[in-house]
Amino acid sequence: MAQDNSVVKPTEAELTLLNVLWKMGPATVRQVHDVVSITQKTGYTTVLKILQIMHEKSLVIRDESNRAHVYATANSQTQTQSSLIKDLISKAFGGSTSKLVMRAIDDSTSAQEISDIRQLLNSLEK
Amino acid sequence: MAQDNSVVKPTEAELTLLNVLWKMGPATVRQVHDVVSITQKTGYTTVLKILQIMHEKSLVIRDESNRAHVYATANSQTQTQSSLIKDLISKAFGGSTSKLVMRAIDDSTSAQEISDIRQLLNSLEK
DNA sequence: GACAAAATACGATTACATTCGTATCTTGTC
DNA sequence: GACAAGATACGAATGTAATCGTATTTTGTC
Repeated sequence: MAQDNSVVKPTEAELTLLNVLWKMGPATVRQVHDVVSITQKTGYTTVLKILQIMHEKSLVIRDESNRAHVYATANSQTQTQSSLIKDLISKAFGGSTSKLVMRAIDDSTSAQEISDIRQLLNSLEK
Repeated sequence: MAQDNSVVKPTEAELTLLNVLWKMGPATVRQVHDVVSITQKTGYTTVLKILQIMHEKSLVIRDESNRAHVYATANSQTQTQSSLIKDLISKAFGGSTSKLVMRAIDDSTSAQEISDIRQLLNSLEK
């Protein structure tokens, strides 16, 4: 049966907000905006609108029991990351995971990162 | 000095055409369209227009010496793949290459792919 | 219960991606 | 040199993403 492939691919702005929600956990529009504002000049109503759209798309769920609605991610960060990477592998790497890994690692990749990747490979069953 | 970071990120439709050009080498609009038509119902003038836009963006170069212009990719597939993956690593993986590799490999990854990745790691200097 | 603060809802605008119809141009052939 | 085939150029329509101003709603406080 495999995993549910119906995970919608978030847009760039949506991904920015999802990252905040994954990090903070459930949060109000104001809380999300406060965090986003640190690095971007995005207006409050823009964040609100995007969260509303994400709600329509079921990218987030929201708790409306309080005046300030509380938003939470609908899918895990892991699911979403998998979905995004599978998309990229199919569209830019001809479906080859090894080619993607090959490109992902370069001179700027730290020794620590490479060590982590080696450990990951060692831990695989196959 | 590192590599030129000004490589423009192609859109989805653009990437489709780039894939054709990387595979075929320099080609006319008709040749590109013939290939694209096999898998998609895209019109000839649509392919033409996208190639023209890509030319404006310097994603492709073109030879206008013949009536049918000949288009070729401006950047290598390797450069573009690197650019796309760096973008994804920064936007969806908090800048961690190892996390991306972790997500890229899953149950559906073939033994051959994993073997290829192991070899790649072994060949690294660090 | 009126007011102010702070929230959501709504709608319009802007930007960009994608598509394709139609106009125009180029060139080989007769 | 006229014509037809086949090419490019152009512009409009459509769809989606992103942004934000303004209207409306909610609620605590006096």
